[in-house]
Amino acid sequence: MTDKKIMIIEQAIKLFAAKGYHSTSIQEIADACGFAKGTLYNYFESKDDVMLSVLKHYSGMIMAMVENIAKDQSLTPKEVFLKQIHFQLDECVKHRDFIEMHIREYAVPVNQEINDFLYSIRSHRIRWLSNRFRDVYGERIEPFVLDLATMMNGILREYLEYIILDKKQFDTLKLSKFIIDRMDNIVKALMSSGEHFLEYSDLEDFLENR
Amino acid sequence: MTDKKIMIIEQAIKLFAAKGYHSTSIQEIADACGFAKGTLYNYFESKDDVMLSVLKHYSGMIMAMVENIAKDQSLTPKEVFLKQIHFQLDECVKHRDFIEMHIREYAVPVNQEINDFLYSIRSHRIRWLSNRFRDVYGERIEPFVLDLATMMNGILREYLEYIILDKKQFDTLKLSKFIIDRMDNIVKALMSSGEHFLEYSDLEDFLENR
Amino acid sequence: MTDKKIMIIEQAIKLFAAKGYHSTSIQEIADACGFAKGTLYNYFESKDDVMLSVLKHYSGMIMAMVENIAKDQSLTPKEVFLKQIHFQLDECVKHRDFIEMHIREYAVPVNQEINDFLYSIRSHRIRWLSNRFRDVYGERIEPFVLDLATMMNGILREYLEYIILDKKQFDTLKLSKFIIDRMDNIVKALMSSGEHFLEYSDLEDFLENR
Amino acid sequence: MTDKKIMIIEQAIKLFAAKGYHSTSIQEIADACGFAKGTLYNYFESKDDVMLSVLKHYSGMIMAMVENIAKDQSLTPKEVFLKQIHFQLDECVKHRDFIEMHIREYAVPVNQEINDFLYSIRSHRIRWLSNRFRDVYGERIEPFVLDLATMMNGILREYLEYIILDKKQFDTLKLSKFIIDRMDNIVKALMSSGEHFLEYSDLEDFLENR
DNA sequence: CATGAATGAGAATTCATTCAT
DNA sequence: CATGAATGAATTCTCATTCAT
Repeated sequence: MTDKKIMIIEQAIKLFAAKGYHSTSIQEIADACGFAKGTLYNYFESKDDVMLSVLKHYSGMIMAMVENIAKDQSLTPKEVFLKQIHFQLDECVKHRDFIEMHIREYAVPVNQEINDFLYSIRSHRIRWLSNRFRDVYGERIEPFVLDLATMMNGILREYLEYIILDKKQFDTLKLSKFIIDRMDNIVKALMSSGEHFLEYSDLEDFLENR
Repeated sequence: MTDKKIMIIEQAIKLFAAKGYHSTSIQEIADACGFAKGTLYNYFESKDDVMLSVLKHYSGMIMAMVENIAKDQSLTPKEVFLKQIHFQLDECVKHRDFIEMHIREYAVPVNQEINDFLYSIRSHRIRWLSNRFRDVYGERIEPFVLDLATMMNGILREYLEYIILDKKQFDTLKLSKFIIDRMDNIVKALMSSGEHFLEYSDLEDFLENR
Repeated sequence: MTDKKIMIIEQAIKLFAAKGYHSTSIQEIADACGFAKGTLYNYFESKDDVMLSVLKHYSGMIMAMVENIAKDQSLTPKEVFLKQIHFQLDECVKHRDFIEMHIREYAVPVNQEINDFLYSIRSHRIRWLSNRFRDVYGERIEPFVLDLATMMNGILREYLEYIILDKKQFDTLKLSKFIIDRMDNIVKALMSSGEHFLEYSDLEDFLENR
Repeated sequence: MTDKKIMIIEQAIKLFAAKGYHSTSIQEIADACGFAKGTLYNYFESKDDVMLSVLKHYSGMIMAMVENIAKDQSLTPKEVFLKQIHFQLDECVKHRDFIEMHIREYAVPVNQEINDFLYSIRSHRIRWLSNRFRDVYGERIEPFVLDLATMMNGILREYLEYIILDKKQFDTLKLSKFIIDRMDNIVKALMSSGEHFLEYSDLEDFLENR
């Protein structure tokens, strides 16, 4: 990927985050990059393509970073989990623009390809969280894994909105711990009651996806 | 409010839900209603005004219905809470379009008035959930109320997305119970540890907002 | 002419004067009159028709008033002339709206009928001024009459613009005297030199007109 | 200023002159230029901007030309004045469209910036004529200068209307001489009587205006 | 590769006019 | 006569995309 392509993606994200996709014009992106509108079309096929590339670039970047931590040695699975969540929150703060854009444009239908990609991110995230729970709690957690991943995802998003939309400055390590502890409360209770809500069959198509 | 106004709001919501605000034209709304473009302007000042009216209409409707349940007699606070959450989920399913639109356009900047209104809905919701926790658990819950409301809101949203975006058909009563029980797990744990994350000062400006 | 018709004309003139013909909507005229838009169409065929009626109403009114003074007795022709000009200036101030509209919309093409009418007013005015010069100075003035009427008309319009557009408050009697004296200066000089510029043939078509 | 911009101004002026500002659409201007509507917006921000540019272009052009004559040598002030008036009348005939538009749209409210500019043209013109009288007649003329400029402006406008609106073909040199002689008649009379109508205080705000 | 002028398909909005009640 | 909802043509303006230089 050329420098120019990256530059476009980075400027586009800022503008999409600040004003929303539809209210940002190609001209503005080009201006922000400091070159002509036509140039942009040498690197991207269309405005939609810019959006898609933005999504792929950032989610790819964040996913890759998260994977790397997992490879860390000597830590217990729970310590790894904590570190990953903490790291993710920090990354979200660091790439506030991307997350803000993500919140703003979440599921705003642009075109099918973008929709599919957003869908796959959501799905990937639930699968990733499920795997973390498996790592930490082992096989016994299996029946509860979908509910746990779902709840944790919702909780994380909700706190993130304070950070991103309301510009709150939180201690992300403390927050990560707090959330993981709450999940632990739930895990304990679920294991003793055996209760769960989501069935694999419910999310079959959702999780299989890409 | 005239029949026509309501018709416009109902057609608009469907289209906003399906295609997003910016991708829906006034012409399409008018076509869906079966009358001319100009007619729409006899009832609404602008496209933004349609959007704002949609938001006010539905959120007003849902809020009003929820309040009515509270007035129910002879139920324990926890039963009331359950009934309200159950009812809300059902309403969300019934007004799937509105919620879908809400998810899609959440925080997409349209104009200041609309943004302010969306903000006030979010704020109202956290305050409402906080009050429910107070009703159910009494004064001792106070220090944990903001975290509880925040987490529960996130969890509800996440399950709702399955229902709305992925068209899952869930047993909403069972889901309500499941979620309230999970919150109960957390409440117990928090009370014994005394731990909490959010401080009132963190959300001061957010909650004060009308 | 019914009361309603006159009311419409009077309200229309105010709005045309303040905002111009094109920037005034039928709705605004109806609002100013205090009745519904449709009602207006029971009295006038179209917006253009309102404009035309406004022109006819006021110019008819002013012309009629001026003629009446002429019938006054015992005054020398020059005294009559002075009185008429003075009266006209006062009327213009009194019907400031009409004159302002006239200045604003002067020759703005709306439709052929209106254009023709504006043309006939202009023509009528030059003929009327010519006749006044004939009254005052007798036959010898004939060769200079068109130039005198033209110049005097221009001078009057120019001072009127200060009064109307710039809201100057002038002593209209003093101004009338001043202008008539200036014309007198010119008459004296023209008579002694015999010089003139306009020929009847120049304005033939213009003056014949209605 | 690019060729295209000038082309647009020239076509716009023709249409504004023929049909008036409000009755001329952007589409028509673009058609007259032979290119697409959108192209026009690459050169002008809005329709109002076209109008303002038309005014600035022509009045700037005419003012500049007039100033150049003043710089001529060896002529008496009165000869210079005559030449300037003659030249102006000729220019007006040459740019008949501009003058016609000017007459038509004179004081029709479009937007504040345009109104201010029209006002400043009017003011500039009275000041310019005042200065010519000062040049020709010297200090003694001072008390009469505002009345002279006002009257002469009115007279010029009135004859110009014959030329422009009624398409009369006049000998502009002869007309200029005739008018200047008439002003001379008035000057003589005013100087001997000492009479005048306008005071500086009357037009203070009008003349100060840029 | 870079440019930016040209395009033209929409978009929102206005408003004179009609007409059923 | 009075009403005002309905109409839809017309208008201004935007902007993604193309393409000749």
